[in-house]
Amino acid sequence: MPETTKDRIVDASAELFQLQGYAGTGMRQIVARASAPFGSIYHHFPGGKEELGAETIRVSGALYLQLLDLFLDPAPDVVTGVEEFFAGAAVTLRESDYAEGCPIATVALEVASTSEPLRAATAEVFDSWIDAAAARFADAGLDAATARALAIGTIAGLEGAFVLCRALRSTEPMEVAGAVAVAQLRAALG
Amino acid sequence: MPETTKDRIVDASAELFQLQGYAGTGMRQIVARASAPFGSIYHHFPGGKEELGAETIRVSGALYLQLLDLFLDPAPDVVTGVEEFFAGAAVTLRESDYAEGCPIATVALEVASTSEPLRAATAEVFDSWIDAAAARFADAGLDAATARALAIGTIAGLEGAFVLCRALRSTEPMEVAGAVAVAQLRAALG
DNA sequence: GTCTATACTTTGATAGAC
DNA sequence: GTCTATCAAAGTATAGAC
Repeated sequence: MPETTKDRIVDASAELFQLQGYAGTGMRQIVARASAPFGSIYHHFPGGKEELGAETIRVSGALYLQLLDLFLDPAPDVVTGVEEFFAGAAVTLRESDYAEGCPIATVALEVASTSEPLRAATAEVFDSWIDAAAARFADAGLDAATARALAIGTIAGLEGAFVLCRALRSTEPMEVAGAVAVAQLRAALG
Repeated sequence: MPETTKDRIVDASAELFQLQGYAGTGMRQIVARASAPFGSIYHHFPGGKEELGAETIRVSGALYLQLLDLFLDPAPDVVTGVEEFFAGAAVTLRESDYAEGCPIATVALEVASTSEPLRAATAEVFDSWIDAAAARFADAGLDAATARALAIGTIAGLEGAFVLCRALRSTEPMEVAGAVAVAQLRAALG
């Protein structure tokens, strides 16, 4: 299945939103990076920038969710899997010169009080991440409430570490947040 | 000392940046909220939006740093102080209808890869918070390295919780992050 | 249906009247 | 020195040629 023009537009949006945020990215810039004519963006997204933004948030969120399986499936246990997820985030930050962090967080903060449809899209994504992580922790033997709290704490630590790492241009916060998440998980597993 | 026009401009910028981000806030909107004529913004900030942004980041960061003293000075011990800081953040989120989170994080993510002067300003702010929190933890008896790691972990948890709370319109992540920070601190204090 | 050209608004920034 | 009027560029969105 070849990549369609619509796919290229969403991919370009995802990359630019991550680097510059939603408000800081223009429609012209998006089609230029997607090698698409300007009009096609409104052909595929009649709702304009907001519709494209919502679609981009959902696609980026689903892609990032797949990373969870990518790290946790081959891991010998859930603790090791979480440990390697944070280590992988640190590698990505360093290799991208601190450009690639969370694909959702920047837009989430920008739109939380400015666009209800976009805020709802970011909420759906975060909910899906929380549910997926909580399911993994429940599979490891934790009760539902503990699993959910651990999932939220782990994702909060990850998100906050992305903020600090990109601002400080250092992976130290990601290493600390990973250690905290692992310690909390170990303690809960007894 | 009466509030000057320059102060009002910085205050208005801080409020708008928190709600809409840096790119999403216009110079016209800032002077309108500050009840100042348009020209005065370039009189006080010849460097334009970037200079105003840097000043706003520094002032907002210093103000938020004062909150640390406000919560930790009257607390009977550092654990209780941290606990109440997170509880206060949850109250602020709820009372502001999830509009008031971290005054720096939105801009920090936006500018991390787009403006080196602004990124450096956000880094200075986060460094000052880390140093202040680490000093508090060291005063409580921890060695420097442990105190620093706890400070970074606590601030990362706080920042990530702000992201999740504003997106989900729930204070649950802040409550979880507060419990994690308190647990880590208690464990380190022995 | 794809794409170009353009409409209209708003942006950051400046010049110059007072 | 304070403020108004305006600039050139970039913003989103649309109309219509092909």
